[in-house]
Amino acid sequence: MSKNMTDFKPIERKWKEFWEKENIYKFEPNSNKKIFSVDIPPPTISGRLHMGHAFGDAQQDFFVRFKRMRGFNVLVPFGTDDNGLPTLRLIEKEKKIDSRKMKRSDFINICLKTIKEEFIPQFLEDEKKLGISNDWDIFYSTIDERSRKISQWSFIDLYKKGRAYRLNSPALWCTECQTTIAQVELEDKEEESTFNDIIFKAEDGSDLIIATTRPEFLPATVALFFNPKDKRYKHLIGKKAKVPLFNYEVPILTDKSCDPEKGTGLMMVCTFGDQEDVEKYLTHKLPLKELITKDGKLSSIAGKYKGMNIKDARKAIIADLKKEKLLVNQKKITHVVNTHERCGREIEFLPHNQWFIKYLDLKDGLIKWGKEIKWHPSYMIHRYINWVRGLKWDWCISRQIPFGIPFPVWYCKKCGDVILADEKDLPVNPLEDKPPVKTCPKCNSKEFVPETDIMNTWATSALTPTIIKDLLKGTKAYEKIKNKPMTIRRNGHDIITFWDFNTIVKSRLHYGYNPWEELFINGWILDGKGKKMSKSKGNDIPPQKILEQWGADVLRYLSAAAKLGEDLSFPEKELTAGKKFITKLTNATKFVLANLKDYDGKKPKKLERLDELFLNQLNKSIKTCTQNFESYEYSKAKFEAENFFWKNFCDNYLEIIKKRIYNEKGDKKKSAQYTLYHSLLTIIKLMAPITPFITEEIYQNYFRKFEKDKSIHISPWPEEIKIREVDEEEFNLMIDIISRVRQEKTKAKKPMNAEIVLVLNKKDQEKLKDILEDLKNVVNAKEIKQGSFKVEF
RNA sequence: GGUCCCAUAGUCCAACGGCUAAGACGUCUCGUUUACACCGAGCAGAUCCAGGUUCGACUCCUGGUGGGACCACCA
Repeated sequence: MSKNMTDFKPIERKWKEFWEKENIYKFEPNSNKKIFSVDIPPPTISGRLHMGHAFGDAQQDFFVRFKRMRGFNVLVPFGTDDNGLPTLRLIEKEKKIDSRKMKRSDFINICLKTIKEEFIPQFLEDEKKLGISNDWDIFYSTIDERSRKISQWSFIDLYKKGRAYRLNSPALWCTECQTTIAQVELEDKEEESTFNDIIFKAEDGSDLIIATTRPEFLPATVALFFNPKDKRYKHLIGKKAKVPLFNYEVPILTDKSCDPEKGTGLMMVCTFGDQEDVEKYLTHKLPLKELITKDGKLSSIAGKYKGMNIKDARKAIIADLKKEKLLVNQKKITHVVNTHERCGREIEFLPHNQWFIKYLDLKDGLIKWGKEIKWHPSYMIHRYINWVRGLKWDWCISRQIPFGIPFPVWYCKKCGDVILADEKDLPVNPLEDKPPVKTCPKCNSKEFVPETDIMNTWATSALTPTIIKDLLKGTKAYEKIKNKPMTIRRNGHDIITFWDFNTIVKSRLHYGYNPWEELFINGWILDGKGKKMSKSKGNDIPPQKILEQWGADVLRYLSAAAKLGEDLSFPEKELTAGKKFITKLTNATKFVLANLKDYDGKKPKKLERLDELFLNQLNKSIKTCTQNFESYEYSKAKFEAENFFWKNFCDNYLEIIKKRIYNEKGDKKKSAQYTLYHSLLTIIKLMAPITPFITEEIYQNYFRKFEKDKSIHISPWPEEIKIREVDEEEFNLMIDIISRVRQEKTKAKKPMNAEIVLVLNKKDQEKLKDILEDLKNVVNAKEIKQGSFKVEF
C-alpha cells in the first residue's frame, strides 16, 4: 500500500497505464463468451473532451464495467463523426484551406489525417484519464473508406427497394450556408417583426385587406385563402383578386386550416414564404413562382426589386405600398421564426432536386418497432412516438456542401436516367470516378453527369450498427452478431428523434430487425442554474480541470449521482462527497489490511455469530446493488454500496470487532479476519464500476495475492457469501443498543471510548447471548448488569 | 396547441399504498488520537395547493400552480 493514497494523481496515472499495457479492456473477437455490444454516439471532434461527453461516457462505463465483471465479452467501438459541416469548418480553419477549391478526395484525406493525428490522440487521452474502459483499437470514422462504402451501399439498397426517390420539391434552404437543411437542424428564434395590412383589390373593386409579415413575397403570390366557414368572405368564392404593386390576378380559395381570428382572416399564399405556403402549394396544386434565389436575393419575377436582398426588398416594397396608399396599418409583433441552428439565418423554402427516403408510410410500423426496444428509462419512448406521429415529410438526405459522402449516382445527360454505382466499386466519387456503364441502358447515350450533392451526415451515422459489425469481419464475433440487433445503444435524450429514429428506420429497411435490444438514455449535465453546459454559452466547466483538481474517481462518482435519464445540475458538493468517500475508503482499508497481516486467506472452522450477522447484511447489499446495476440504476447502486460501507462497515462493524481483533487469538480472531477480507473485497468490487482507480489500487496492493484475476475489473462480480440462517433482528437490536449508548455518552459529554456499566433487560440479554462479548467490546462496558436499559459511568 | 418529466428540510436528493419520511452538504452541541480532523457521536430542520379513492397517501386519481424537455404552429 502506498503511503499516501489520497494523492490520486500517481495512482490514477499508474492504473491507466497498467490497464492499457495489460490490455485489460480488450474485446476478444474470438472468445466463446457472450457478447455485450454497445453503440455509442461518435462525437464530432472539434477539440477536447467536454463535460457533456464526460458525463455520458462515465454513465455508460458504469454498466460496461459491470457487464464485464458479470462475465460478458464487452464490445464498445469508438467512432468519430467527421462528415458534416462542423468538421468541414474545423479543418478549413485549422489548415487554412478552402474545400471548394480542391478535389473532394484530397480534402477527405486531409480531414482523416488531421483528425487521426491531431484530435483523436488528445481526445482519447482525456477518455482514458476518465477511466473509460473501451477497447479504443476498435475504431471508425464516419468519413473513412469503410463508412463511405457502407453509406453508399445503404443508398443503393434503399434505391433498389424503392425507398429512395428524387423530387423537385420545396426544401428548407439556408441562404447563408447555401445548402438545404433538415427539419432537425431548425431552431426556433424569437424575432421582432411587423404585421402589415395590405390592400388587394377584388374583382368588384372592393378592398381586401391581408395581414402579412412578409410583403416582399407579393410578387410570388399565387392565391388568397380564407376559412370556408368565415361568412365575411363567402361572396369571394371563385373570384379573383389583384396583387398590389404587381397588378396581376390570383384566385381566391378556401382552406380549413385558415384561422379566421388571425390577422384579417384572409391570407396570401406565395411560393414559398413559409411552411403554410408549402402545404397549400402541395394540397391545392398551385403554380410555382420562384422568388428567392440561392444566395437570398429576389429573382426576376420581382421586377424592379430584382437583385435586392430580402430585408431591403421588404423595406422598399413597404415604402412603395405606403406611397400608393395600399398599406393601411402596421403592427409590431414578436413572432417565432425557423432559423438554421448552425448560423442563425432565417430559413427559406426553395425548390431543388433532392433525394428522399420514403418512410411516411411506415409510421405505424415505426411505432411498433420502437416499442419492441427496451427503453431506459421507459418513458423516453414517448419522445420517439411523438416524433413519429408528427412527421410530415419523407427524409430528405441531400446536402449541397462540398464535403461529405457523395451519392453513388450519375445521371444520363440525355434522358436523365439514374445510373447507380456498382457495389463492388464502392466507395465511389462520381465527381472523379466514371459510371459503371459506357452507355445509358435506356437511350444509349454516352454522356453522363455526376450527382454533386452529398448525403447528410445522419444518413451515415444512422448506420453505426452496420459499421460496427463490419469492423469485426473475419472473426468469430462477427458470425455471432452479424444477423441480429446489438445489445444496447446509449445516448442523450436530445438526439432520440434523429439519431435513434433514423437508425431504427435504416435497420428496419435494410434488415427487417431493430438495431439494438435496448436503449439507454442519459441526461445532461447542467450548470448550477439549470442550463445545459455548452462552450458557446460560456457556462461549461472543462472536465480536464476537474480531473486535474479532483481526479477521475471523483468526477465519475459525481456522474453516478444522476437518476436514470435525468439531467443533473452540476453538484459541487458531490465533488467533496466523492473525495470524502475515497479518503474514507483509503483509511478503512489501511485499518483492515493492518489487521490482516497474519491472515492466511482461509475460512475459520466456525464463524462467530456476530460475523455471520454482519455477512448477512453484506449479502443483502450485494443483492440490492446487483439488481440496481442490472436495471441501469447506478445512482441507487452507488447509494446502497456506499451506505453499506459507511454505516454498516465503518461505523459499526469495524468498531465492534476492534477489540476482538486486537486481543483475541485463534478462530475468534480469524473469523473477524475472514469477514473483513470478504466484506472489503466485496465493497471495492461493488464500487469498481463507479470508482475504478481507487478500487484497483486496493485490489492490487493486497487482494491480488489471493485472488487470481489480473485486475479487479476483470474479476467476477461478488456473489452472496454462504452462511447459516440468521435472525436479522438480533443484529438490529445490537445496532440499536450501540446507538442508544452513544446517545447517552454524548448526553453525558463523555468520550465514545469512556468505560461504562451497561444495564440491559433480561429479554435483550437473552436475545444477544451469542454476541454479548462483542457488544461489551464496542461500547466499552466492563460489565453488563440486568435491569431496565441504563448506562452507568 | 400536443406529448412527456419534475415539485420533499437553507441546499442537493431517497422512500413496493403501511413502523418515528432515509441520506449528504450546511447550521448547532459534545467528543477526540492503536483506520480516519479530509474525524467521530448527537440535536434541530421537509412532503407545492385544492379535492377524491383508501382502514391508511410523499406515493394512486382529478383539477390547479410553478419549473424543465421534446414536437407542432407562428399569414
